[in-house]
Amino acid sequence: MAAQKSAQSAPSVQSAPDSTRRSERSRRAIYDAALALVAEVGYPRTTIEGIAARAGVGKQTIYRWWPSKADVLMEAFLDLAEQAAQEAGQEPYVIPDTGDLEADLKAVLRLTVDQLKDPRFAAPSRALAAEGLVNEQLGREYVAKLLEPSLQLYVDRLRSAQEAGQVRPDLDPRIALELFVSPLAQRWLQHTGPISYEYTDTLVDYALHGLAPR
Amino acid sequence: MAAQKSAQSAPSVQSAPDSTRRSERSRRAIYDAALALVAEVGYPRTTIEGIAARAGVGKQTIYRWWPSKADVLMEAFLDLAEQAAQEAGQEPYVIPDTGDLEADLKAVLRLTVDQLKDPRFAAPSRALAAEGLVNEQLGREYVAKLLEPSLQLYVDRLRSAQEAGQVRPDLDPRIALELFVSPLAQRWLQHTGPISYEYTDTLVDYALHGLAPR
Amino acid sequence: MAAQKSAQSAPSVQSAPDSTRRSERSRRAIYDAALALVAEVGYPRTTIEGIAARAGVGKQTIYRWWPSKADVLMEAFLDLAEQAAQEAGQEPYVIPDTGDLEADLKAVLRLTVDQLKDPRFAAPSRALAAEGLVNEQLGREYVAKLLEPSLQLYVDRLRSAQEAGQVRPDLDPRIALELFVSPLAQRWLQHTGPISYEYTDTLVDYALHGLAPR
Amino acid sequence: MAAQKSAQSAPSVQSAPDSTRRSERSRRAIYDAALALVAEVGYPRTTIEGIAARAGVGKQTIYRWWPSKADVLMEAFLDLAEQAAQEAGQEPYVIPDTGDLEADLKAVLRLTVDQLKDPRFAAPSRALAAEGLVNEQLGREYVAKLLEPSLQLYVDRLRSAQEAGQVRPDLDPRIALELFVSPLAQRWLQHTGPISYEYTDTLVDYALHGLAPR
DNA sequence: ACCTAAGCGAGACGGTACGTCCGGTCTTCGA
DNA sequence: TCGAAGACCGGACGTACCGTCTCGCTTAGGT
Repeated sequence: MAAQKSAQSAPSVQSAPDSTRRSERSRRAIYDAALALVAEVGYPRTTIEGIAARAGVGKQTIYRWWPSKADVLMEAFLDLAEQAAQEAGQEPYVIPDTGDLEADLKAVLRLTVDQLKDPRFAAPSRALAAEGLVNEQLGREYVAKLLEPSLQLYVDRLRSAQEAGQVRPDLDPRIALELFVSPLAQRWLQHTGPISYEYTDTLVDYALHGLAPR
Repeated sequence: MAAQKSAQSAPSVQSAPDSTRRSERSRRAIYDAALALVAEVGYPRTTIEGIAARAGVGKQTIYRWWPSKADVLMEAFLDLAEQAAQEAGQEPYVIPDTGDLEADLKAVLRLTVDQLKDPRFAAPSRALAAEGLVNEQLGREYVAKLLEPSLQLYVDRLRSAQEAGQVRPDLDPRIALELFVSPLAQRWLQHTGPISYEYTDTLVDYALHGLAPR
Repeated sequence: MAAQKSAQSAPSVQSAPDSTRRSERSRRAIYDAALALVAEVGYPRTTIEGIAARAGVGKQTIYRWWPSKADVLMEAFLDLAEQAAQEAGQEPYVIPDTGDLEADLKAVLRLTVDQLKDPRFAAPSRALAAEGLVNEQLGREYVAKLLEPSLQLYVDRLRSAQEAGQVRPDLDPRIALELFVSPLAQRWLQHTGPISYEYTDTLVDYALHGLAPR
Repeated sequence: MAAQKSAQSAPSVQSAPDSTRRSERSRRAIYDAALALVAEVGYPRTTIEGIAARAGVGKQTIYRWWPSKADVLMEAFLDLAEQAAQEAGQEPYVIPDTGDLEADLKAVLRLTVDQLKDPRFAAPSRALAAEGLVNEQLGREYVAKLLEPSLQLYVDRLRSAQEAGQVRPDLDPRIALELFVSPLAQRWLQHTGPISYEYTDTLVDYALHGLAPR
């Protein structure tokens, strides 16, 4: 008779925040501040306090929704990627399938080169990768949310080529794609060498036709 | 034979400490403490204060000789590698040249797999790589001191194979080696896939003979 | 007789809440929670959030009706005192007037001693006194609502004694009462000494007959 | 043989700071800042961060040496009192003994009135008293270090008067002094009435000769 | 008997201060 | 004169509350 709570479906482990009441305004401001700071002062000198101050937000608002600086940046970056995709209108991030595997791979890798050189993406992406090396949990998230979806596109394209008889029938596409993707990734991440269209073209050439003489 | 620092006549800039009076005891203790801590609690939670305390050393003794946590770990790791090499006696970590390029590459990559799985090396090495992504200066040092020497061995072996007509005459060895080295590196660093002898064997196979059908 | 607020025609400043629709239930719960918390964890660790949570009440419900933690406690305490008075039925807390001033004062001070030792009253009362020292506005309210009414009773009794020729004709009763009331108050508030019937009896003795030999 | 710590005389519960290496400079700056802030913004709005900032000191330097804000202020105030005593050259804080008890008490109480009205002393002293009401441990310290020494002077003076036959032979001086000291204290602390020479003179008069007619 | 406007529980929000940890510098003392 | 010890200033950490602000949801009165 008195106020009776029908707590039926309310497991609510421990004061989980109510995401329906979350401030969209604050979230956007935090994303923007996080990305801006990482770009300006680098990841290690980006602090939660700094993000909060720049976003005009209380620190608790960050701690309420994210467990760590790395997770903030991860979501911010995912959001950025999503936005960029939407801005680009149609979906540009698919590997073309003109029937000519070599040309298609070279084309998409040239696009990737452009993207890796875009400073908007470079700083946060490298920061996340770095943190992911050392923070296993974040690393797996990075791989699952950012890396694997892209790699899957290569798998698909290679399978299509396989059906068309353009690559070995026994090929493992998940390994095969690493022959041209991993070198580019390593050069970019570890500064082990310059990145250019010529370089990626060469990678595709070597990978498809092999290092041995024909 | 190895880089030998003639520290005698290197006063360096500003109030250089007199390295002739440096305590060998302290240096060893600091190396050991740094490696142990990185292995135990991970790189981010390894602190200079912690290293100093564990090594039974004043903080200043660390700051006097190294500019940063990363540099301590870098030297500690280089020292570890050197020690390991000496312990192993000969086996000077070169790539065998039996005349069969494919067999030689598979063999050396299998050794690399073993090394990457050695927990003594894994933690500090990954930590240094991570820090190197974000700290450009350290990154270059990491590449120059740890990565490039190894890669150069592949360059040499590939050139030898080139002279023997086992690889394309126009091949750029510095790029070619990345086809099998970078995939392994990426899987290890970013946990993007499992590492095994079978995997590296496959990499060498694909790289040498190409993805396209013969 | 007591201060009766004719709240009807008092729109007061800025968005005054409509006190006719106030929840009696919440008020009681807040009083209880406030007194309980002060008794359990002490005044400084009693928080508005804590009171609200314990009372099962929104924070805003507290802020709507009280300007500060101290005011909540003040009202809660006044309510407690009022309730206690009503429970006690009559015994309207006046000083007896048997004609024997010394006996009457000793009797009423013994009652006061009992009251000061009642733990229900001690914690909140001391807390309010403390806050009053530092918060001038609250201090005046504390004095006006809690202290002065009691002191006035002594003034009245002393005047009656004056008319009966039992105290000096030129006596200022407002000062005179302090000779036995203030020492007791100070011992209680500042723990400067033990409190007992013997002590208050002595105070009355000294105050009435003086320290000097007769 | 190896580094063997002769921990003989090193009980050292838990990383107790080494007070011989304490910075006198910092201590002074902290005292000054604490007193200034209490005077300017009041005790509740005086924060440890504020003190540290104003003193140009790291927060840790405060936490290293004092357990709480109240303790900082306590020491600062004791230091101030000590300094004031030294500045005054000879020791002024003794109750004169001219043989005329009444005159001596009136004189020293007038001095006390002056002191209570000195704003340098008033703010911190009242703040400490308030905190002491609620924080039992601090309260005892306040009483022991600030109050009791002064009260002891009255005890001594009263005993001297007792030997001279100017007060009752059976008098308990510790209680007797409260007849004129406590009223003054209460008026000052709780704003229960004005403070003046006339008032303290009256108190002494009443206390010595009693409220009853002679 | 409905309608509407308030009080209500809840709790997210921008803030401030907390007390702790560590970075990098500086000072003291013993070997 | 180096090294251990550790105090120092500074600044970020993650937490606790402040007082304000929205959200539905009761819950009166007024019509």
